[in-house]
Amino acid sequence: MTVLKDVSGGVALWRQIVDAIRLDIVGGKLAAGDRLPTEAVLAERFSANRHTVRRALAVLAEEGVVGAEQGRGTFVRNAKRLSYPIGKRTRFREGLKGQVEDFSTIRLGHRLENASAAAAKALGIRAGAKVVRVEGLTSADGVPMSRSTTWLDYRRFADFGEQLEQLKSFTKAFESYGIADYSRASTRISSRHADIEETKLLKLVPGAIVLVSEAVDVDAGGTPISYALSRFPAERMELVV
Amino acid sequence: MTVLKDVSGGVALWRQIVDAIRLDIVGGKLAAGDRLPTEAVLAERFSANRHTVRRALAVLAEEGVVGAEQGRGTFVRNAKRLSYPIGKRTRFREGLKGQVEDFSTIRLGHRLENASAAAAKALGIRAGAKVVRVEGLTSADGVPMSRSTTWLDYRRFADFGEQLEQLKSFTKAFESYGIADYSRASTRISSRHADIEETKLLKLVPGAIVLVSEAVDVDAGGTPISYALSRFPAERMELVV
DNA sequence: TAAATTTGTCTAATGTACTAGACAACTACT
DNA sequence: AGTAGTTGTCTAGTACATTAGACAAATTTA
Repeated sequence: MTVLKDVSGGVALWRQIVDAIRLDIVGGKLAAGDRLPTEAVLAERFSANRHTVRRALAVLAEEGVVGAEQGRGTFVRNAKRLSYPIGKRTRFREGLKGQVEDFSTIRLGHRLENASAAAAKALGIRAGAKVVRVEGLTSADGVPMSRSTTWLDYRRFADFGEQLEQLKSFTKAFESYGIADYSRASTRISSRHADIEETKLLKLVPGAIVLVSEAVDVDAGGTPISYALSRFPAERMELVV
Repeated sequence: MTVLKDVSGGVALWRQIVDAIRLDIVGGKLAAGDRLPTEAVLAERFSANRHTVRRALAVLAEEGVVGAEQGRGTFVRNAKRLSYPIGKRTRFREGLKGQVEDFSTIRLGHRLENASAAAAKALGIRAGAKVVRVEGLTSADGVPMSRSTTWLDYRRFADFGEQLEQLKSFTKAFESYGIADYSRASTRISSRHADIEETKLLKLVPGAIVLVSEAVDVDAGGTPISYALSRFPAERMELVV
């Protein structure tokens, strides 16, 4: 007679073990170079079979977080999580300066569309009004760190997409519209599982968690200029207020 | 429109559909009273079988988020997500004022322990030094909203646990130590799957996501007084900066 | 009333998740 | 060299996840 485990909540045990071990690593309980507990001990700790633990370790090995060595044990390879500071003057690049060497943003295109209720409210325009929508993907040291979608009022920023592709920077694109400075009016932070597109672009294992930030930036006069929805891999980033 | 369908990432398809639909509801795409798309349409959208969609809807019905009516359709019952503002003067109760009717905090006890590296760093003491650890669970209108653990320097707040049980409020307990005012020095926000204890206390389905906030509060002189680790159910709360 | 639409229930088949036990391959220590 | 400890691989069985099709039951529309 098999003893039934706690009802599955739709998240496989091996995936929960992946999350738990990674949390110990990025949280500092285990440092780079440390040896993890043996598979047998981990199986005991998580009330799981050794094979299930092995599956979790295989995923972490795939990600480069740990590495197994036959006869010796399994060791922590790579540790830390980036910190992204959020405040009045929030700039993605500057915020991560000092934490990463290389930085690159891929523009995934832009198009016109009608404002959703949320976008309209954030930008202070009526729902359905024309807005410019810009898609982007930012990587640090070759690792994808942020998938972002930004909406801007078409009446003021008709060619923003083109400007951005040329100038390669939001700050500079805003300057081309005469906005010398801008600041963060509000940031809403929530969290959910990554969808399939995010999983692919952010190079996540399916089922990974993303931190979602909804940010409204305003110009010097306090007028909303952009509404941005950014998704960060929770395993690679934390937000600091 | 969210598209899912990832193979075998350890998160069951029905659970991803639960998350996606709930996101549409708490995100405002669907308001209370609205009829959801039919099961057939949802199955099409998520590239899933109707049975799989039905399982997801059953979970949401269990949570009270939606309700199905035979022959008519499935309707949104309960909508919103609470917003918890984070700033210089962050107070849990005040932050949620106006959003909830009733408010209750259960103290889950307190004890002495030796400071972890993270706690020590936050409080500006040496690792291993004695700290007071306080556990709590806060509910709004009967729904658990926050599971928190707070650490304080033992040398300054030896009897904090007792004070808190008597005074029922962090603000008042701090006052009893002569701290008339305090403010938020920093908040780190991350996200992960809920562990077993959190799942139970916060009344979550296993596999749910929690937003994790690590906060350091300081007194008027800028000296750290508390380090708090709070876990919020991502499906019920968002953080606003 | 009849037809169309929508949710509710049943049976069945296939692949994934998890458990269980056994043994091989490799490393470190005595 | 021998032994204990650890990871790697194999087989096999049970429960869960997902798909598929069919029909019943309730509601709305024509």
